[in-house]
Amino acid sequence: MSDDKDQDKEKTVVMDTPERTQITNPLSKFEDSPVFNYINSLSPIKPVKSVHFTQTFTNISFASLPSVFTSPHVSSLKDSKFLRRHQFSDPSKPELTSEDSKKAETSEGNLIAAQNTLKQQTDISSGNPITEASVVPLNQRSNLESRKLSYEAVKLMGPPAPSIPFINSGPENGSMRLEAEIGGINQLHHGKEVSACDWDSLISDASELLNFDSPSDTVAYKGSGQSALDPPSFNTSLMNAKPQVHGDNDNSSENNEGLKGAANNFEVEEPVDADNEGGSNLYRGMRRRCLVFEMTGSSRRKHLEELSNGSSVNLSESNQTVIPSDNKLLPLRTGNDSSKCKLPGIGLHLNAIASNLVDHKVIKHENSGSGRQLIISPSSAAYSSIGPGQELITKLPDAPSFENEIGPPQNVGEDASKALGFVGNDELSQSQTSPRKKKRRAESAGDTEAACKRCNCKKSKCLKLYCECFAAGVYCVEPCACHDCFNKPIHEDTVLATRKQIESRNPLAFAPKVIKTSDSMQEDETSNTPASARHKRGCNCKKSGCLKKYCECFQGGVGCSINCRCEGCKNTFGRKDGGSEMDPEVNECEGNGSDGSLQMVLYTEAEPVSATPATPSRFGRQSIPLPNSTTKGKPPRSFLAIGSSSGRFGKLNHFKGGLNKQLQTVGENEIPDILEENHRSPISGVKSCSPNSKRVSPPHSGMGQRSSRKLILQSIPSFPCLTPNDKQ
DNA sequence: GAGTTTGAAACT
DNA sequence: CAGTTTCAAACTC
Repeated sequence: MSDDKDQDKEKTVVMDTPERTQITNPLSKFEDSPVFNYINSLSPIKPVKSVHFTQTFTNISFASLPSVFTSPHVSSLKDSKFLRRHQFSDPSKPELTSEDSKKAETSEGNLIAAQNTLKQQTDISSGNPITEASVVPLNQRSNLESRKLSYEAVKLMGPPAPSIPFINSGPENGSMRLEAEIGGINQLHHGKEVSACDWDSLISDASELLNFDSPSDTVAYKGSGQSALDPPSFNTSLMNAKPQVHGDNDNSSENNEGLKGAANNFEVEEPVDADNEGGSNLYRGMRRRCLVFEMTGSSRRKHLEELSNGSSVNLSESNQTVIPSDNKLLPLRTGNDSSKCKLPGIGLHLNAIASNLVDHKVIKHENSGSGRQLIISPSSAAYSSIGPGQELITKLPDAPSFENEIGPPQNVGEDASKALGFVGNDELSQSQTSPRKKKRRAESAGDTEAACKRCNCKKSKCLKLYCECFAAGVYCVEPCACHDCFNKPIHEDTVLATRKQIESRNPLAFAPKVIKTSDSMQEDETSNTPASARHKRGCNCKKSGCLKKYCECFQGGVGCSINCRCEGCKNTFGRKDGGSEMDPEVNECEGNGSDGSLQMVLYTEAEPVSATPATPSRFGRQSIPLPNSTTKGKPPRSFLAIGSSSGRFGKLNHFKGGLNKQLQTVGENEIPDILEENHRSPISGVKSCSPNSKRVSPPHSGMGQRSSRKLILQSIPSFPCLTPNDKQ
C-alpha cells in the first residue's frame, strides 16, 4: 500500500514540476524533492538516482529515426490504415504482442514496490519508444508502416527493427502510455487485457518519468537541429535508471516497441474514440466531422480537462509542460472527439486540409499552449500519419489531437495536423447536424474551415484525383453526391489498388499540395500565415489570374511561387513575381525562379498535417488505408532508399538519420515534397544544409531575396546518417 | 438548378 | 515532354 501511495506522490510531484525545460536531470530533481525523500523513508526500496548515459542507446534510437523517413506520405497513409485496424483490434486486444505479454508478465511478477523500477524498465522497453515517439513520431510511424507493409524499410533503417512482428502490440503500448499519462483513464477500453491494470500503473509512472524527458526534447527541437540527438540521450537516461532488468528480451523488443509506442501515440486516440462514441470504428471513419474547430479546440480541451481532472495528470498542466506524449494523449483522451481527430488528421492527405489549415491556424494557436513541436504528424503529417496518412486517420491522429492542445505551431506538420484535427471536429459536428452540402456551407461559412470534403463525381467513380475525397485520402461519405462511387470502405481493395496505381505514376499524388516554408517555422504562430506556405507544384492558371479557386494556390490560401506557371498572376496571397499583397514573404517566391529556396515544410493541409500534416476531410472521415504504396512511388525512394538516390536524396538520407524533430514535425509528406521540388528546382533541391543545420544559402541566382528564408532541411545534413548503415 | 468556365488530372 | 481529352470543381446566371 505504502508503495502505491508513494507512487502517487511521485506522480503528483512529477505533475507539479512545471519546469520541463530543466531536462538535465528531472529525475535527480525529483529525487531531491522532500516528498521523494519522505517516500523513500517509507519504502523499503531505496531509490537509485538515475544516471544519464547518453550514449548507450543512441545508436538504437537513431536507427529508429531513419525509419521515419522511409516514406513520408506513404507512411502517413499506412499509419492511418494502421490506426484503423488498430481500432478494430483494440477492443479484443488480440494484438498484444508477445512482447507485450512478456512485459505484462514481468510487470505482474514484480512486486509493487518494484513497480518504479519496473516502470523504468517498461520505459526502457516500451517507454523509450514512447519518448522517442513523442520526440519523433514520424519514426514510429515509419516503423509501423514498415512493419506492416514491408520490413525492408526497417532493415534499411537499422538494426533495431528485427523484431517487429507485432504491429498491434505497438498500438496497445501506446495506448497504455497515453492512458497512463492521462491519469487514470486507463479504462478507456484499450483492452489492456490481462495485465492491463498493472501496465497502466506502470506505464503511468513511466510516462511521468518520460515527461521529464519530453521537455528536454522540446527544448532540443527549439534549439537546433541537434535536437535529434536529444531524444536518445533521455532515453538512455531512462535506460540507466533501470538497467537491465529485462535483459535480452527487452532489447529486441524495445526497438520495436519504441516504434510501436510512437505508433501508439497516434493510434491510441482511435480506441478512445471508439469507446466514447461507442460506435464502430468504421462508422466513425465514415462519418464526417464538420465541427467548427474553434469549438472543438476549446471545448475539447475543456472536455479533456474535465475528464482528466480526476486523472492524475492535468491536461492543462501537461500542456504547460508540453510533454509530447501528453499532448498526444490529451487529444486522444479527450475524447472521443479527440480520437477522431487524431486519426484522421494523421492521414495522408493533408492536401485538402491545407487550405483549411491556413485559416485555422490562428485559432489553433490560441488553443495550443506549450507548443510542442512534435510530430505530429506529422505528419505528419502529415504528418501527417499523415498524415503520414492509412486511413488518413493517421493522421495524424496524433497531430490533430495534440496539436489542438499543444498548439505551438512551430512545426508545419503540427499546424496541419491541428488543422486537420479541427476539421475533423468540424466534420463531426456537421455530420451530426447537417450532413449534406457541408461543403458549400463550409465554404460559405468561412472559407476553408469546412474542409469537409464532398465530391460530386459522375464518371470517375471517385477513384481518380478528380475526386476531392479520393485525392484527400478519405472515403466518400453521405454528403457526397457522387455516382457509382467506389471510394468506400466496401471497395477498399479497389481503392487501394487505384491509389497504388496513381502513386506509381506520381508518388506525390497524394502528398499535401501546400507546403510551408521554413520561415514559418521560426515564427511559430506567425509562420502559419499563408504566406509562409506554397503550393508544392504550383499552379498553371491562365485566365483566373490566380484569384479564384480554380487556382490551387489561391484555393490553398498560399501565394504563387516560382514553381507556378501561371499567367497574369494576381494571387492575393502572394504573386509569383514576388508581389504579394498578403504576405511580404510571398515575395520570396518571386517567380523568377529564385524561389527555390522555399523550404518546404509540410503544410499539411490542411496539412497535417495531418498529417501531417492534413485535409479536413481526413479527420472526420475514415481515411483510406494506404497501400504499400510507400514503396512504390518515387517519393518513397527518397525516403526508403537511403542510399540509392542521387545527391539530393543522399542528403535526405543524412537528413533522415539526423533528422531532427523539426523534420518530424514537418510531416512525412514533406520530405517527398521537398525532394520533388528539389528536382524541379535544382536550387531548392539542394537546400543547402549546413551540417550545423544552419541554413546555407543556395547557390541560386535569385538567392538574394530569399536569403531571408530558412530551409528546413538545413539541419539535416549536419548529422550523419543515424541509421546504422548510414552512419559514417 | 442549369449551364459555363476553368484548370488539374489523365491520356495519347 | 507536349498536346489533347476528360473530369469535376468553381463560377455565373
